[in-house]
Amino acid sequence: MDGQYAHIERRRQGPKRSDASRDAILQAVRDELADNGWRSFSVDNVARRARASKQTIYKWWPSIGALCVDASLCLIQDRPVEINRIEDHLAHIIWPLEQALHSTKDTYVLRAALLAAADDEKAGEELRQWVKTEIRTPLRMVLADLSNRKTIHRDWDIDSIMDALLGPFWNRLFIMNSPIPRGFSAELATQVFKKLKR
Amino acid sequence: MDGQYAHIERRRQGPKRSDASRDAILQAVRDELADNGWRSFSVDNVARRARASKQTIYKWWPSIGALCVDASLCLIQDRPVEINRIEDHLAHIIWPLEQALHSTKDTYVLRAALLAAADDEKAGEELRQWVKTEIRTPLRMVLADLSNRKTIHRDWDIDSIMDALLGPFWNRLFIMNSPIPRGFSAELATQVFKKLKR
Amino acid sequence: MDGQYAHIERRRQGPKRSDASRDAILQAVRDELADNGWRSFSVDNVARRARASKQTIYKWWPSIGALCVDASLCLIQDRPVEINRIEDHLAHIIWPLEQALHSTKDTYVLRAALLAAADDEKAGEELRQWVKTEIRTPLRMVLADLSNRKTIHRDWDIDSIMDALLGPFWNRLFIMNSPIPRGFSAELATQVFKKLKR
Amino acid sequence: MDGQYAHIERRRQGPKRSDASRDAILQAVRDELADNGWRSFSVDNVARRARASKQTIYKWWPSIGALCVDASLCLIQDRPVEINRIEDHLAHIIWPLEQALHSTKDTYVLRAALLAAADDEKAGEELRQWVKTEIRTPLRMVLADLSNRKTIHRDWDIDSIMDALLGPFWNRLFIMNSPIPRGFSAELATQVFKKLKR
DNA sequence: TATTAATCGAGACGGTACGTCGAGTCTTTAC
DNA sequence: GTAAAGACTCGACGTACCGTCTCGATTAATA
Repeated sequence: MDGQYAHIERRRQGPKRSDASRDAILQAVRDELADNGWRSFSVDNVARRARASKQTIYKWWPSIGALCVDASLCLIQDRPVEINRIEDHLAHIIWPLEQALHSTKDTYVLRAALLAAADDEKAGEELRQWVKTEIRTPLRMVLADLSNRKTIHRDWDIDSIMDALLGPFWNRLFIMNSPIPRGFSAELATQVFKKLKR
Repeated sequence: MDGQYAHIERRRQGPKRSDASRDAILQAVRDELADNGWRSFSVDNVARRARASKQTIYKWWPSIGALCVDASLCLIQDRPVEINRIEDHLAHIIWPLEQALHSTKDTYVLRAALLAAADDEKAGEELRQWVKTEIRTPLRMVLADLSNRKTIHRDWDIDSIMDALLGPFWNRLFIMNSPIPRGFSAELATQVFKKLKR
Repeated sequence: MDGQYAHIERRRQGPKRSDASRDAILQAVRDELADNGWRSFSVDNVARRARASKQTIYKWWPSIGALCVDASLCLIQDRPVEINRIEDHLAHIIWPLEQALHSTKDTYVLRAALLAAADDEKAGEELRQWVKTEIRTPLRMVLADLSNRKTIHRDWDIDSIMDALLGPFWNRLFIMNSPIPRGFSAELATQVFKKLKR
Repeated sequence: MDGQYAHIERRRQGPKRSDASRDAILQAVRDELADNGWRSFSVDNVARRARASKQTIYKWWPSIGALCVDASLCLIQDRPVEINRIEDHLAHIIWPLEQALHSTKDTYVLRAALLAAADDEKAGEELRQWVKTEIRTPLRMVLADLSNRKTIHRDWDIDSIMDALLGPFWNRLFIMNSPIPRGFSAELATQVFKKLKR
């Protein structure tokens, strides 16, 4: 059971930060969130599971929520997507989110991490930073390119488009507790594209 | 300061449930959520503020999250809206949500209550029941009417439309922590209507 | 199980104190003390067991400890004892106490009641009143008679003699938690008598 | 000293038990018992007074009664006593108890602690262990010496003698709520000695 | 090579809150 | 008027975590 937490077999302890310890903590966070959710998440349990000291956790992360966000957002990894139509450029940006939410375990982890972020200022900043680099910036580039090529109107509002692309995920994840079907991101992208097409 | 909690000056309670106590608790929940948010929300503080016993709280509400949802959703009250265009029938349904989110205090309260619901099964059920009666059913009636009158296509999916109408609120409320501008719900309704128009 | 609490079959409820209710409460106190001891004794449990209202209990007894003493001391009933020797007159006074402490259940009840009395001023007064009428006064009469008949010295101190006759019971009951053997009171009486004999 | 098996006895990692905390708790227990008695004794109050955490109290003492016994029995300290007569050897053993009960404050504390012990199995064991080492064993040594020197009969029963020496204290402390006069232990010792003298 | 300093595990500590239980007060309803 | 039933406030229970701290062990960089 504990074997998955790699650093346990390690002997090194010294004046350099232990990557093994870091990895074990992040993995333990994900496992705890998947098993128990955000409500009964506790630093003590993470430390016990990772065979790490609470001190080590508090030393390297500014808040518990930030730790959760840090541990979880890596689940939304860049994934290859086939691009056949113009609107697939939009879909490509939110496709990793759909992918992550197809996994039940990852769904639990992400929901918990996003709740943590909504509850904790530092974690919120970390989340918004992620949104900026992973969603907003790529989205802006795609939209700028399309409008430059006169494929879409020029008067788009990036925040409204993000609302339209991301919001439906949150409505299912937080409010309705209903699953994300396959093709969800493609459908969203299509609708947004229709709205923008000249 | 405590004078606002009416039941304090009220005559002693009897063997039937005390409405005064109930109201004081719900008001205290709202005040606590507005003042301290969900993170540092505690039953002890609510009980202290409402001059109520924790036992009374636990007796009448199945979970803390459910108490928060119960206390908060009344903030999204039915409000009059001028109906000039066809799409205003859609806007009318989410207009109360926008209205509530124009108030900073109510925004805190609602965010906290929705977080509580996302974290707690019983509270989630209570929230979804509210969505069903306040959003889904009215929305279905409006859409059915419009499609009967051949104003919109007949092949609408109610869940996707709810995603499009509600999701943007959650993206600003939970994720981006950005304000809801005036006219937000009208804009959403317009976009959805365009998509559905034959 | 509940059948033993007589008042349950009763119908009369009116402007006279219900003896059936009183008896049911006293019996329930004894049963509770026997089953759960003084530590986890509670008025709620007594009321539930006796199918009585807490209000009735608080109405008729000045304190919970007093209720326990009231309920329990009747277990130390006057019992016949053969009187062959002069010292048996002393033994006769404490013999009912020994008798009660030969019963395991009654031992629990009495220990609990005496603890209650040690902890509660009103119950303590009730206990001391009982000691006065059941122990001190009879003892003084016996001793006065014996000293008048010049069987014992005249300079006895009633309190020290009570210490010598009762104290050993308490040492076994409260401190050592050891049993009271048969003949315990007779042995105590013999020793006291030896000390007093001229 | 650094033998090859040294690692077996290697000391535990981490902080050591705080003596300051321990002492503050024990003092707070004595103060609480003196001020409020056993009836309204509470762990919360002890923790508040000692500026200690309840967790710390529950960690180091098996039960609340045991904590009271632990905090209180040290009040019965060994005290010098002049030994002029043979029976003073007996008096010497219970003299510290009399001394403690001359102090009003210590009387409250000890009564409460002994009540706690009578009510709680673990505390009772702790008390009986104290009786064994502080009363029973010394008493046995004195009695054995006296009977070896043919000063007293050989057929003494140690438990009965303890009853005679300790019981009178309990009768005054728990039942009669009457004071312990000076010379009480000497008088008890004299009576017991008379009874044993050959 | 020995010393220093950063790091880690373990976990004790003062606190705050949890969810439950009981005390004692009060009100309603039934007889 | 008395009693059963039970809702209410208050406060304590024993447990769980939080975030801080200290202790002893380990190891890399410095002296």
